Amino acid sequence: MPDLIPDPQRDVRPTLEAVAARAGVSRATASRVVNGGAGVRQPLVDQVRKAVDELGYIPNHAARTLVTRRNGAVAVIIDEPEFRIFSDPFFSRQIRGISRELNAHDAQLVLLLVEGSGDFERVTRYLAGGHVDGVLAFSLHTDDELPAIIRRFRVPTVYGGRPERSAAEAGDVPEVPYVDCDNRGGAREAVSHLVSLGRRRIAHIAGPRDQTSALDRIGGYHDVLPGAGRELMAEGDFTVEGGARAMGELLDACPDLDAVFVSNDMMASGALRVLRERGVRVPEDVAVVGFDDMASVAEATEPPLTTIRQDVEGMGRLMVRLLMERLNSGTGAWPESVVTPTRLIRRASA
Amino acid sequence: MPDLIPDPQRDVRPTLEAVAARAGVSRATASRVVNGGAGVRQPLVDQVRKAVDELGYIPNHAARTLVTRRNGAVAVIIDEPEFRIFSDPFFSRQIRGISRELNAHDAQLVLLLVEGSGDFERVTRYLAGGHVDGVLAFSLHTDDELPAIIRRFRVPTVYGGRPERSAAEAGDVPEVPYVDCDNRGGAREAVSHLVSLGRRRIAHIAGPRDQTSALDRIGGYHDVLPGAGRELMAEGDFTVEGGARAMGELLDACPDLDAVFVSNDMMASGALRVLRERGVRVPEDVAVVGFDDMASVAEATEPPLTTIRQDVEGMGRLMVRLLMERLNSGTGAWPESVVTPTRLIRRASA
DNA sequence: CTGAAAGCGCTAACAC
DNA sequence: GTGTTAGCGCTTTCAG
Repeated sequence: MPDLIPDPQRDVRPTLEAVAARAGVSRATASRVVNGGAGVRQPLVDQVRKAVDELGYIPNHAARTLVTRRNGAVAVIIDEPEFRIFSDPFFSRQIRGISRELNAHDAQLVLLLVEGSGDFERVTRYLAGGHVDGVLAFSLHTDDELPAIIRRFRVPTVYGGRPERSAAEAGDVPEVPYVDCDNRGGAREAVSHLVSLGRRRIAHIAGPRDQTSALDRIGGYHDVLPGAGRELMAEGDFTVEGGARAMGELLDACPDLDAVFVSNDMMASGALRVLRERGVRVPEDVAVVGFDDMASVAEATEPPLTTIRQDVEGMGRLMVRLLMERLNSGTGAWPESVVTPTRLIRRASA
Repeated sequence: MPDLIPDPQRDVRPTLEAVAARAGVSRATASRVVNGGAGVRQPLVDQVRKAVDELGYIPNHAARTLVTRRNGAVAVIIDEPEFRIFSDPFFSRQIRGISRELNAHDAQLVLLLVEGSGDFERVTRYLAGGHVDGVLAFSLHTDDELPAIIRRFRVPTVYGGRPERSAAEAGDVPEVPYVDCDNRGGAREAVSHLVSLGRRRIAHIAGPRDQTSALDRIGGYHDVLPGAGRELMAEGDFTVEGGARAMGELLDACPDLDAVFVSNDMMASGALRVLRERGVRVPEDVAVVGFDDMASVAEATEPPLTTIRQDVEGMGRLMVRLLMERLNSGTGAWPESVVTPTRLIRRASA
């Protein structure tokens, strides 16, 4: 006879009650042991542990959450137009770091991908439902509704990347901490390197102006080259194609440029293609420096790309640590934001 | 006075009880309405709906799970050595599709990244804990422990990519359904295209033999070219570098080759680089066809890559649909596996 | 069709 | 230290 009982395994799972009975203690004691065993005499601890093993007991998460109001889960929210998430290894790495650190804290990663405005309602409902203990949010654009939602529901949050500080946020609400790399410093490093190479006409291909990373990198460029003319600046959208287009514009506007600092590696890869197509030698005629050091991109370009490395995975881990700090500090005090250092990686392009 | 009350918002969330009271009905009726309202008279339905709105009621997931034993969550398990997940846009796209479809089903995506053997214990505990209703698993290698775990705990599962059917699985256990693209057919299409171009010495750069996709693509290559010699075959690891290395070997082993079918776009990109370095013209001297059609790679290569497109996002959605089918069929019957079609995308490389 | 009541499995006061 | 006892918020028989 085939089993008509649905999911037999599932119904057979032992409860704390069973563990307690087997160990000859009360449910309360069993619970204490399962949760660390503080304040329970050693012999009893051992008995309970044994019973747990023998029964293969696994705590029921839902029951625990119901009473503790802790979910043991963190939401990672990524709001990004398709074209970037589809093609940028950046997210994979960041998430890898987050996943690792979350595992270390025994917390689950709930992935929330936001695409259109319609999605915000769903996310709002989810956060409002208190299904997660905290939130890690990425790629905030100036016009995002997310920060407002997060503030409204007071969900403990850490941002990935410095968020645009909106007017609404300027009030009495405590600032949400973020983790970001030193975009401005990294950009300075890149441009200084180009200067030290003797380059005089150094252009910049910037990223979209609604992202603070792009803005900060522009800032670094201007820190080193305060007098750079407008004709030396073009804007891309962080994609390969965008970089190619921007490079074309730049070449048309000032044919005498001898270096380009590109705001990310993807765009740099597009820029290199255009330079090659136009017969411009890299680095002889034009030196190129990127940003990110995405190995899959920077090492694969022709020539390999000199770029600014940021520790994306480390930043992911850091985000989790900050969040956990906040969650575990009974006070609800916010930890400080963290800016991680960058580093110039020399390859052949500059 | 600063609020010492932790998370005030969270403690203020209205319960079903409150909704019922406000609507002047019992908790049971309120529950029925919240869950669809079947078998409740219209006026009462309206009253309850109104109360829900006014109070901003959101069901407590944990409480619901506790009694229904349904989590409304699905785990996505990815077991992959770092080097691939770090650099392959493939996963981002697959996950995007899954996320979309999961949203449509009001289910959450719990991401489980598995790295070493040590991680399996954690994953096992998680699955055994019944924290998710089902599992979507990827990148199964022949030696993975995951299939065994999944079988042991009878977690409803759908695989991404045809799994290697191990001996242990050959028993009475029902086969786990999978979603995969027509790797073999796609490979045939690629090679046939090369043949139709008049190429006579067509080589193949294969992927790692512990992945069925690589195996199936080799199969397709041999379907069209049953007599192809061993010297025409090299193996890479699906990375850019691996593709470059394999291309080098191939060129050394048979300098007269006039075409290469490469098992994925990343490797093809590496192969193209080596061809360029050695002064071999593409497609004049050697025509190249890839597999995957990852836009960020295939469109960025020099020359742009002719390749086989697979609908990665669609496959992700399909996986969710199959899983939901299984979850909602009271019978526990397994749906059939699905193989999706591929398509040749012509660019400049062949 | 609706309400009363019995838990789901666990933790946390509160007694002993 | 350890056990007893209330629930956490919800669904679901079972009466009416």
